[in-house]
Amino acid sequence: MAARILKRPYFSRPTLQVARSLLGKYLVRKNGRKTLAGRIVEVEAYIGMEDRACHASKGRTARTEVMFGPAGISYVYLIYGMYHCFNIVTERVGYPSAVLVRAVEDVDTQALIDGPGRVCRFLAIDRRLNRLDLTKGRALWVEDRGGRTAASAVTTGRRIGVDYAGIWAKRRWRFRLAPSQKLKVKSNK
DNA sequence: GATAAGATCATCT
DNA sequence: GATGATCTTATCA
Repeated sequence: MAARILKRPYFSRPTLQVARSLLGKYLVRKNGRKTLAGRIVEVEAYIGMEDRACHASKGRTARTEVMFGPAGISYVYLIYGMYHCFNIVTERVGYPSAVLVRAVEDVDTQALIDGPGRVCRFLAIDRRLNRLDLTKGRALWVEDRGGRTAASAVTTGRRIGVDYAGIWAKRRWRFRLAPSQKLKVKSNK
């Protein structure tokens, strides 16, 4: 089945729909001669100015501006002085929202890359890739390789590291693919 | 197994 | 000057 690069209409849908359907899609990074790919297995949604866990709830600033723009653009920022987090902007212009990629599975080694900081390290993502248009298929994009993801394979939960956000921290806006398939993390010693 | 602390800096007050 | 959408290592039980 031919790989298809996801375009703007895909990312322009409601954030929770985009987040859920991104599971099982492939994040592809072309860095010079090297091409790396990871199957997305965990994401979180950050939705609107009301959501106190969402950076945009602090207002429209130079940093959060990209989340107010069109869908399908990357939002990359540095956290805790040493790690990058990679997000994909969703929904319509003027409505700040994004999906954070928390974990992927390395296509080559089948290793689980667990955690947003690790995902960015694995795919060589840093702030130079902020505000990149992911629908152009240049350095970074998302592919649909035709695999089906059963709804029953998806589990939800609270978002991580946002306990300060009050009731918003309780929303089950974290989605992951249950390791039902042959996703054995540490099989041999 | 669980919990705690340190690393380190762009961004905002 | 304070604070994270984190990760690693150390320490304790």
